Amino acid sequence: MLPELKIQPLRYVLAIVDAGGFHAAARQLHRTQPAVSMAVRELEQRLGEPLFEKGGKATLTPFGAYCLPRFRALINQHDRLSRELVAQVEKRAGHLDMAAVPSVASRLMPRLLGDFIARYPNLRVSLQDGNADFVSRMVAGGEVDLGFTSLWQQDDDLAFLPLMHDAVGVVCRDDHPLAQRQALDWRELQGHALIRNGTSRLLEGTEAAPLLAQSAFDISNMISLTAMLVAGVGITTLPRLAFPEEYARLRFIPLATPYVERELGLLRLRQRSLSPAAQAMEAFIIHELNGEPAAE
Amino acid sequence: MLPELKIQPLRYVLAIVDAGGFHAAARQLHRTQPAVSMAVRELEQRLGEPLFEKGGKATLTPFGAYCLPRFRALINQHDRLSRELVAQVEKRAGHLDMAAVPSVASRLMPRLLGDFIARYPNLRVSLQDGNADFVSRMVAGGEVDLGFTSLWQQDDDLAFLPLMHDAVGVVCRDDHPLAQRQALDWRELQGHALIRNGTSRLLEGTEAAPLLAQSAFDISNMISLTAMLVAGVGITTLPRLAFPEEYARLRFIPLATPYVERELGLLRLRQRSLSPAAQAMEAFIIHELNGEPAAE
DNA sequence: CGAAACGGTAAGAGCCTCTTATCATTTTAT
DNA sequence: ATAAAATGATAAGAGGCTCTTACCGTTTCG
Repeated sequence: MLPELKIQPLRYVLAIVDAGGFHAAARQLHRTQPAVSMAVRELEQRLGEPLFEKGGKATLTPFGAYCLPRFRALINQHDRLSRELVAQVEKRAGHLDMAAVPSVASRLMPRLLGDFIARYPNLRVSLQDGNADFVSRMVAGGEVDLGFTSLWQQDDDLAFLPLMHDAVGVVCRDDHPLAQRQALDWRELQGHALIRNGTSRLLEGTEAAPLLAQSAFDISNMISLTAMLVAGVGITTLPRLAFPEEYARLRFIPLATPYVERELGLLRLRQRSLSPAAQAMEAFIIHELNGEPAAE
Repeated sequence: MLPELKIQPLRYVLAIVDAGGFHAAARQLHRTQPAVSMAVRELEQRLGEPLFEKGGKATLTPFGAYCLPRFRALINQHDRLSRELVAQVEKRAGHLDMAAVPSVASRLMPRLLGDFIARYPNLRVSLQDGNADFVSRMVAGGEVDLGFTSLWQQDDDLAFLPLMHDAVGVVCRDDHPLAQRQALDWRELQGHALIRNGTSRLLEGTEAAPLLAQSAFDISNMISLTAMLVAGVGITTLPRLAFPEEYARLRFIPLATPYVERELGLLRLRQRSLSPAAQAMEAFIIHELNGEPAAE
């Protein structure tokens, strides 16, 4: 019914007009003159109306003149689109959404993001933080491209790529009896006021589990937690990375027995592939955290 | 450098998405499924990024989802353009500019234009009138597509297509001594006050030429001329078509000796071809004025 | 568990587009 | 004025692109 216009012959027409002839156009198009002539003739037949006058000269017919700006508009939109898509693929444009647990967001992401945008200056990154459950829900719901979190629970739709280990330790104020120790056994914590937090569940299923039962508080907010630690209300357990180093009076003592660690890594939807920008981020993070990706 | 996107594969992508699968899309496109698969794969390779997820299902990748509306936009512009150009060619859209001498404009064009727009309801026509010199200058300058005029002077750039003959006669008031005659010899006009007008030059080169010398007035404006004729100031010569029939007191008597006529016809640029709308008008006028075109 | 539907792959036919070679006509230069 | 150069058109053939037919492996659904 309606004719299918190919981009290339339209380009030929433009070239003929602005080069002022079929030969000149062919030269600038890296084609031979018959190729140009034939393509134009084919286009004219398809439209049912000549674009160029017959008499030897490369002059537009009125119909050709009418077509010219419209051809140019279509070609421009084509080229704009083509350029835009290539930019996306080559990571020179685009955006990605991430989510990370607070410790990662505050301790790892600043440097990573800084280096990332230095490498890909035109990519836009949006980062949200929340607990591991929040992160995995954001990933599972497709609201973010990537999550940087600890493994929360198995989910067949999610792929978790472990990148680093983060050992749990005890956090207390510098005047606490345990503050000067280099390592601790969980039994030494018995009798001390223990404040639970969101990461305390890491102790579940370990020999230190009984500690959880004895704790009087459960504080999920990090600001509140540190305030209570600084106030000397009690001690808590935290993974190393979650330990707020900027508080001078707080100490981190590794828990030697049992040795408990969380695994931090990248979380993504197993089914859906990543946008080019998200691919760049994934590869960048894997590379930066010195690593071949662990077996998935 | 930048990849050349062909319209067809983009259409395939759209069809796959809204038909919900490769097979269904192939059916609706009147293609086989491998054709669709291969075209999509080719497009993906050209872009350097998959559009559909690999796992059996016809699901868009994030990149594919990004592309989809843009593909649709490009296709829409293509189809809009294609439709528009076809409409032009098929005379369902477009416009044309004409010029005609006043007699043609007022006596022939009203009916012609009426019938023309009945036949081509969506074409826009603009008509200007002026003397033969004006008309030929408009045509020669490309300011109008067609002129309807009498042959003014030969011009190699202009093509004149004769369509009708218009015999010259004498115009006088109904109480003039010659008013009841059926035909006249030029010699009978001698001694009568003759008013020249723009068409009087038709007598030049004929045996009636001496009449021109004896005329006291030269009135080019038709309104003024008729006013003077009605006032009985004198008589004039006019081609039949230029005779203002709406003036009850004026009479037209054919000039039998010499028989003088002007040739009315279509004037156009010989080099430039006509726009589709102008082609329609030319063909329409030729057809309406009952004729095979006389030899050009 | 078999049948149907899904998408992918391989081989070949046919068409489309390009190149080479040639021509007729017009323009330019001597 | 005539030779030389440049213009666009045309014909034949090579090569590439895009289809179709035929087939495979996997998943989905009675």
